[in-house]
Amino acid sequence: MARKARIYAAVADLLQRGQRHAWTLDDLHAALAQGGRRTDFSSVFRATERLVADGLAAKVLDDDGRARFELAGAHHDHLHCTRCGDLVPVPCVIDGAASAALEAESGGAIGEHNVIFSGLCRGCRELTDR
Amino acid sequence: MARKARIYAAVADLLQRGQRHAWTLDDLHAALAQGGRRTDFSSVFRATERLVADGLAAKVLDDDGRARFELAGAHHDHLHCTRCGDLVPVPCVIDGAASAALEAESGGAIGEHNVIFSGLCRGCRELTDR
DNA sequence: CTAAGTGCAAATCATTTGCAACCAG
DNA sequence: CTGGTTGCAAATGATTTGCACTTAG
Repeated sequence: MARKARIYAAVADLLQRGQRHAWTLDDLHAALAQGGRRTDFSSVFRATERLVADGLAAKVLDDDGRARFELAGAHHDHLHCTRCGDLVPVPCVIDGAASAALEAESGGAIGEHNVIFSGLCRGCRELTDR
Repeated sequence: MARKARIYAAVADLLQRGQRHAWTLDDLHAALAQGGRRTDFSSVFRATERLVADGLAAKVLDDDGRARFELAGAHHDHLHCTRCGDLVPVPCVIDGAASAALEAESGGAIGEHNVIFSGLCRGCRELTDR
């Protein structure tokens, strides 16, 4: 991993800092601009593309039509907050037994899964609850 | 539900016949063309839009970037076959207890969920298994 | 120098929307 | 007639790609 790729490194750094869990290309682009690094969507796009290929990041397809990128790591699922739009991580609720049961029932072969709950994140829930 | 909307009725009919479980706009458009009904994407789009609004159809966001439409009915999740691309229904594995546990752990409020497994559907698995 | 990395502009893809022509009631 | 439907074309929104220009090594 040569240190040449400025954008690549900058994006990796953003993901690592974890100021936010899942980033859209927009989020990343904006954060880079914030940090004084003027750049282009295509560059950010290619950086995330390589990060994913290198196994450092994961791409999550949210149901609002925009992809999010997060640091690769332990598997977990997500909660899409319908109020603030954030995609927050939640522990995975699908265990091997469930997959096995589904394989048996469906006759298919099941690998990955992508689970997106929709609701309110902790912060927004507290705002609403009151 | 007036009988005026030709496309609307034609699309509803396709969904009802269940020749396929989940249809992309492309699928529907192509099937209509097959059936001799020349039409436009926008019309198919508006038909599905209304079917969903009328509660007759459900829109499912697959992770290949295209939305699928299916007959509204009992809740279930899906398996995206990575070989044939089909989105087949599988029973839901997330029960109330799981949701409740997640709410407790995350501090959020959880409503719906969208689960897409990826793997092979029965047919493709059999082709591969051998 | 030399290829990898960038920025800008243009191309895709999958919808969505504006509008004028159409058609069932 | 008349308003709900359609088809066609153009607009969107989010990527993706083509290319010439930079720049680190």
